[in-house]
Amino acid sequence: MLQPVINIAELRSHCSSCNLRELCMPVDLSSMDMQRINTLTQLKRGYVRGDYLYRSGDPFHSLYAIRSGSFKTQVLHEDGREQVTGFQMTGEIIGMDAISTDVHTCDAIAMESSEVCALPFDQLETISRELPSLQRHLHKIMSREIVRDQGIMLLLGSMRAEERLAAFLLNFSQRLAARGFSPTQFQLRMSRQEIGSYLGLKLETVSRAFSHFQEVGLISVKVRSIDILDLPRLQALLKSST
Amino acid sequence: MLQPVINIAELRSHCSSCNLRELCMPVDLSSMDMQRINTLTQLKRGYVRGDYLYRSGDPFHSLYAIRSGSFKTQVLHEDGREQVTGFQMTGEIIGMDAISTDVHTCDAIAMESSEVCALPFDQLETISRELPSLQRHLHKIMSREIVRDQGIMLLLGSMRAEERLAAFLLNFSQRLAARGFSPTQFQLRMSRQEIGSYLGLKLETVSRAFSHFQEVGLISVKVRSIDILDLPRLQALLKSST
DNA sequence: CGCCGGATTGAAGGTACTCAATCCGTGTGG
DNA sequence: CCACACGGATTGAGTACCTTCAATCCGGCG
Repeated sequence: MLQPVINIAELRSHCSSCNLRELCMPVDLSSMDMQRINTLTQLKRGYVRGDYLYRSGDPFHSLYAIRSGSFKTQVLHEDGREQVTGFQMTGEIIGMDAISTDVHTCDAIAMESSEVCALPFDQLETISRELPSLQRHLHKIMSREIVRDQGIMLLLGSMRAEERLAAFLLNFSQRLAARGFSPTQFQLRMSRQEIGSYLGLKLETVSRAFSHFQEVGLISVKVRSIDILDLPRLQALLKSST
Repeated sequence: MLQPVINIAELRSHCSSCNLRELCMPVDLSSMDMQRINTLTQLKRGYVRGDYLYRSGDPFHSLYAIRSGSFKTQVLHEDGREQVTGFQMTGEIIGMDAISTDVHTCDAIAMESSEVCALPFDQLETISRELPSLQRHLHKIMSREIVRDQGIMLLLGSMRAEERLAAFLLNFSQRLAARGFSPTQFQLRMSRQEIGSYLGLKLETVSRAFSHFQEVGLISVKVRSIDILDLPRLQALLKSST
């Protein structure tokens, strides 16, 4: 389960799929610096759908860079309600919620077979004290998470069901495109229930919205296979409150 | 409008109302270190209700520690819809959304007469490279913002109107108590419309929920004056989905 | 005094939820 | 190989909750 280190050349040349995409890609670091960051990471493989990367209440040691696969994060309410707060894919970093209290405040669960790189946070801090560009980038990553959350708040607070689903699909499309995949044809890794939890809707509502999008020719849906047929019109759905 | 610096002794002895409460309070810093942080801050006074501290699109230079008064932050949608993402009070730090792109992604607007301390972010980074405890604390502040946002996502995604309002009131109560004010009697600084935007509800719904809480003896409301009469029962509202 | 904006209250309507039946794809066992 | 069971997805009907629209109230200010 625990294996060390990643090849530097791979890191550089295959950034779009590498474990440190989000952490290192936009930063101008020397090879030696890369090596340092590299040696602190620990590859963890073998996560399958449903496995927990961490649970709410677990002590905090590391951030995790997703090297392959994808995860969801969810927060739990006392009465058992749960809210999916995000779907993270390859190259993204999770676990930043835990920095504030040294305890994880949400669950991270694998959506499919996945691998992650653990980044011990105190070592990350130590190195970033010596590398201003890494320091700044770490701050940017955390800030990006804040901005992302604000976008979801906007979605949950002021959009109707179909607008939420359109926003969800477009967000996915965009992130896949950034990774070199098709922005119009993709497989969803999550159930209607999970999408619903993320969007603040019931699974039936999500299903109906999918069906309706298909009826009007916006997308083609076959359960978890999505084909966006009319991207501009889907985008237009978001910009006009009708 | 621009005035430098804050008295150190005041910083130490009046932490609960000082400008750097959130930044410095839990950190163990020497007087000299405090002085350094101190000298980089710039006091800005004279904000009145409705004044913008920054706008979406403004270039990013500084975080802001609220020294007195309070602000709201809101994100805007293309079609004009707006979502209030938070109400910040004395001692809290805002502006972290802008780190990710060096541009502010939301508006910050004064809710009442207010003063802030600008904390130039690049200088903050410089100092925090030399002071690990400050560095860690800066990270904790950003992480806390992430956790806060996740809590709001839970609220917006899975709570009913009255539960949302109860959560809002209890959150206020708690933050006021932490500042030495009464946790049961306080003045709201925001309109029903603003509360509604924050909670993902229409102003009429907020008003009705207030009225209903009053009818059943949970609180006493006189427009913006709130008196929580039955704190335990208000808390219970949140823990059971009924 | 009368206006103004914010707050309250009422009635009607719509969106999303609940409950329930059915469908469909996958995997299992006869 | 097919029948069946299972979980997830779809679809329908009825309902609840919140919104919308509109009237009224209230406090502050010119």
